[in-house]
Amino acid sequence: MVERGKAASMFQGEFTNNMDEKGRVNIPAPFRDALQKSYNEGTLIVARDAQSPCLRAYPLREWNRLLAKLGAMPANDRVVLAFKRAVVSSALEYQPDKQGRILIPQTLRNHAGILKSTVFAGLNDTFEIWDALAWEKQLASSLALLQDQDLSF
Amino acid sequence: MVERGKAASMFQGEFTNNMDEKGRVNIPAPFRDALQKSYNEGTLIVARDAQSPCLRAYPLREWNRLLAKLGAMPANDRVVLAFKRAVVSSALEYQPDKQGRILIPQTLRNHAGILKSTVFAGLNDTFEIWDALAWEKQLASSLALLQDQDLSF
DNA sequence: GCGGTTAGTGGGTAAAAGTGGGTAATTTAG
DNA sequence: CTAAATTACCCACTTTTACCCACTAACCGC
Repeated sequence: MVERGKAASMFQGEFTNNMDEKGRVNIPAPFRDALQKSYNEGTLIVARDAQSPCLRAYPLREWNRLLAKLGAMPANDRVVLAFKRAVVSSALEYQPDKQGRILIPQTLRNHAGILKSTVFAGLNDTFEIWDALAWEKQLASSLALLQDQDLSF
Repeated sequence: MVERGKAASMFQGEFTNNMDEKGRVNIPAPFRDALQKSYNEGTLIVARDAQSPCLRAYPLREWNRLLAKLGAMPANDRVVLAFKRAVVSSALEYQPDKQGRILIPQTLRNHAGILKSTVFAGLNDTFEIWDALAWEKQLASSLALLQDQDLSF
């Protein structure tokens, strides 16, 4: 079993790719496969994450579920409005090119502080896109948080 | 390599294998057998352990149970998110083949501090993967902890 | 111990993933 | 409406990984 490990049915695994000078990054092949296999789509929504300095990528189906939930909430609630402004307004729809890359605009890059080395982290039904350095830091603090936890799973 | 036992029904025993320069390590044969016999699968998920500097390997069935539990919890809970970022994002799926090896990427190697000599420790329904030196230390402290304990089993 | 058999290790080579860059098409600005 | 800028698309190159083979070491029955 000399394989690197394909990401399973959904988004799993951590991959680092470089953004080139044009602002393009390669979506890791396992994630592209997962999109096809589990969702039968090629479409990807990328938007600001609401609570962390990273981007979040959704298969169309997951994105629509999120929108549906939002729609069911009072439209002028302060939090809902803030979420729409921060997240929904930033959402872009991608169809990765033949090389599997997407072009991330400057505004989104800024939010995640992405310079060049970019981490893709699978969280099962979505995946996150981080600047490599920022990812390392948050990973360390995630592990620290878990350390004191009485995990029931 | 340490002693080779008979294939136990589940994951049991401690085995030491060497990682080669390409980053490949052999999964001990008894564990591969156990996967087949007890789970009727060939699929193995390897991920960071949440609380110790080691990796944890799950049969697909066990991994899915974990994901199911996770899915039932509030997705934005801090601990749940941290767990997803630390563990789920690191999960890789491996399909056994003739040689029985897996390629462990650098990020996972780092988390477990694996250099070359690698210990596989069976914990019944999962098994752990340690750097040999780290394993010895944790073993000593596990035994020390048990020393003062009033064991009810 | 002795040979047969299975587990573990090392390495070469197709193939696939990732990267860089040029040109055509599209959009934006003047 | 035209020119500049941006984006999409395509091709070629580099690096990494998967797969295969062969070799060595350990185990098992005799």
